[in-house]
Amino acid sequence: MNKSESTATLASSIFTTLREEILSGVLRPDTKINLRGLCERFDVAFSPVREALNRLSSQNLVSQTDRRGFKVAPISLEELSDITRARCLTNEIALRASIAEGDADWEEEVLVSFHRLLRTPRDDRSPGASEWTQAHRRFHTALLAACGSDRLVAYCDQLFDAAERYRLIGLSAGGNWGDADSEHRAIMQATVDRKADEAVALLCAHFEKTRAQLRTLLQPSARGP
Amino acid sequence: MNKSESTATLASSIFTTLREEILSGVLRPDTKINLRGLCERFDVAFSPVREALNRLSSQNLVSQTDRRGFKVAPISLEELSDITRARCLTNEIALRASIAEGDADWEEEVLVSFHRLLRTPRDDRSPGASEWTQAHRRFHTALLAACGSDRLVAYCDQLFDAAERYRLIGLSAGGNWGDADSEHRAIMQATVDRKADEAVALLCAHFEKTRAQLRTLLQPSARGP
DNA sequence: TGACAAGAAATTTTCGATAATTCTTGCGCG
DNA sequence: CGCGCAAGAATTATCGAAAATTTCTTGTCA
Repeated sequence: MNKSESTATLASSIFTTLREEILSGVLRPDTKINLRGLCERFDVAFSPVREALNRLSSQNLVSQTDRRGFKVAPISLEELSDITRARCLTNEIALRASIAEGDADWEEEVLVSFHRLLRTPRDDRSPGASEWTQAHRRFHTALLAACGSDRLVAYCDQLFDAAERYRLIGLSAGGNWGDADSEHRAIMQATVDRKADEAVALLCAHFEKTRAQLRTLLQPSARGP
Repeated sequence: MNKSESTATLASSIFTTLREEILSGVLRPDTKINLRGLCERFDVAFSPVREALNRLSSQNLVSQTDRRGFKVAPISLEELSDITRARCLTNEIALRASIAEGDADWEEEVLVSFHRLLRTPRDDRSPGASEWTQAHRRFHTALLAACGSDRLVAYCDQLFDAAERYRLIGLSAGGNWGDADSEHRAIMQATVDRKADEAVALLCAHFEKTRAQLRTLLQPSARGP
């Protein structure tokens, strides 16, 4: 909420706002986006809105078709399965590489980010940008940080976002998310113990959980009015 | 060259043009991009150019800083190493998954795309969009197509582009690229024979080659005037 | 009834100009 | 001689309207 206001450009702050609203489901999936509507809402001209939407489409949060405008990216069980699969595959290999090559600094950051995550209260009122989500992201990033490719870590981060969107949608539909803490602890422990197979199995199970939770909710192919 | 002109939007066709120029090195890395210059060159206003640049920045081909404009993404040995590493890791896991789960259709496409690649002449005059690059991309995509996540395949495709940029730059600097054909054949053969370890090793070696070629060229940290 | 075309309305894309910000240059001062 | 600073130049971000295109509506004809 800091740089959205001060030196940032209008397009940037609109981007941030819209991003949170899409992630948290305030903007319903598969909904057409009305340029004029957004312009009036933010009280700006087309340019900055357009720019923000362009950036969002690069993160697959909105889809764009030439001369036919933008729409909020749809959700589906198929896509969630695809995302989950991609997460399992990429996180597996990145985690293995990290465990194999990570040094003391890496291990320390894993520990630190885990404890931060424990201490962060789970405030899901402003979902998209909650403290907890931030801490959650940091933990998952820390696990992979020593894999040897910043690009790969960045990609896993993108997948985290994609999954987070589903998680938040499930949450607002009344899903319960048990105690992620103990799962995170187990993952953390196996990782610093350098038990690669175990850590990978736990991590993938952690990802699968989101998918399982949303399975029933998304079954009828998710049609909103 | 087809849809760049007809139904596409101005922004889209400028995007395509600029993309090719960046990939092929016509637009020098780490160069500041002058909005007005581009506007005059394409004879359009700011909006479409800005939009094109926004889309390019989502592919990491240009970098953007608020109120400070755009510049062509720099190149460096470090980044190439990062990309190569990411490619090896992601392609390894995706190829293993494909080999484990691919069906007859997948196998067929691997074969077909390989033969197309053989038959395509290596015309590097219009580098960014050459037939050969297209065929090359298709082959590498086919290898991974059965991994179970379209998203992951799409990401590998992005990495392909990132690496292609370096390849083309190396090419224009007088690099020679031996016979990739025989490498591709070996990869193809090992893949359809379902020899995962061998296929992965060959594929990673294939990626490493680009990096090795450019090592010397990029050593002095690539400063252009 | 249903397909289809013409025109109207709404929307997206692009334009040209303005406001806001950053970069540059040159001057004075320590 | 170098450093900070202010005025001017250059550049980016945003605006509001015009042009181009798609979508919706309605009326006609088989």
